[in-house]
Amino acid sequence: MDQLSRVFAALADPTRRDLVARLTDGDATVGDLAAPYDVSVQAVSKHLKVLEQAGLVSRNSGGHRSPVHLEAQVFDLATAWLERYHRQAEQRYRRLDALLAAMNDSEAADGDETPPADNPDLTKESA
Amino acid sequence: MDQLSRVFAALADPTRRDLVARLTDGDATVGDLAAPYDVSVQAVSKHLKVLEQAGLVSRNSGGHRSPVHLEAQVFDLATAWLERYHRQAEQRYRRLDALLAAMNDSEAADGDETPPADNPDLTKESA
DNA sequence: GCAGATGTCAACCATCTGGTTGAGAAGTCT
DNA sequence: AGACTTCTCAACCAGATGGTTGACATCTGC
Repeated sequence: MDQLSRVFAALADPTRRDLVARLTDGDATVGDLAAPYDVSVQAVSKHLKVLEQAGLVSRNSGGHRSPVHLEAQVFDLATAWLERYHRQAEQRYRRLDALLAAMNDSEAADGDETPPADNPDLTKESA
Repeated sequence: MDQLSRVFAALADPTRRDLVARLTDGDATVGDLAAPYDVSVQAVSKHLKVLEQAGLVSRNSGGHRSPVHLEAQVFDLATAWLERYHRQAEQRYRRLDALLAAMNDSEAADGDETPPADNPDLTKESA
């Protein structure tokens, strides 16, 4: 699996999102992290492994009682993807608005004479 | 499952991310969307259902051959979450840097006299 | 050095997921 | 109307996921 998929998958679980949220307050041990939830420590350990494989979290040595650390840069991977396509979608809306405005203008000017050229497929204009 | 989880889960699959990416070019029918992949149309239909339940996509009537439409606003849900904790993590780093700088300063000024107060736990300062 | 605390690994289980095929509902075209 | 196309639903299957318990390794503190 690619990292972007792992990041999104890791954040798709409420418990894991909560772990991440709490880690923005500072590093913490597995025990500290596990305390608030009513699942076993092993389950939390598994969640942390998922976060680790997504690169969202790291442990200094993997050793006993070593604090879990948030790697906040990895957020950028997900944010970048979202931003890119959000922007792309918005640009398309703007182009569509412009096209519609232009059609209205020419319609108002021409009265009813020329049917608007060749009726481009609005759902798929690729300009 | 809450919507945020559904959104992240929906975006955790490469095929579904590709569908979303292609939908930023404009609405499309299920058939058009399914064409490029070498899986069955049914599989793509399932993917679209996942995207729909996450609110990322909509169909005008659910009816036959009706185009699939991207709901780009829903991106904001995910972006907002990422932004929030990214910012929170960064603020913590800044506070930590400031604290370390202050400790360095006072150390340089005092020489070696006063041991820096009561050694606050750097991994969890809650100021 | 030993007892206890902390954390991971392994096996097991139920459920979810992403794919398949087959059937059928609902449009579209002539 | 009748044939064809498009799409979804249902059943099924293999593999992933999130949880459990039990065993074990490895630190910590007296």
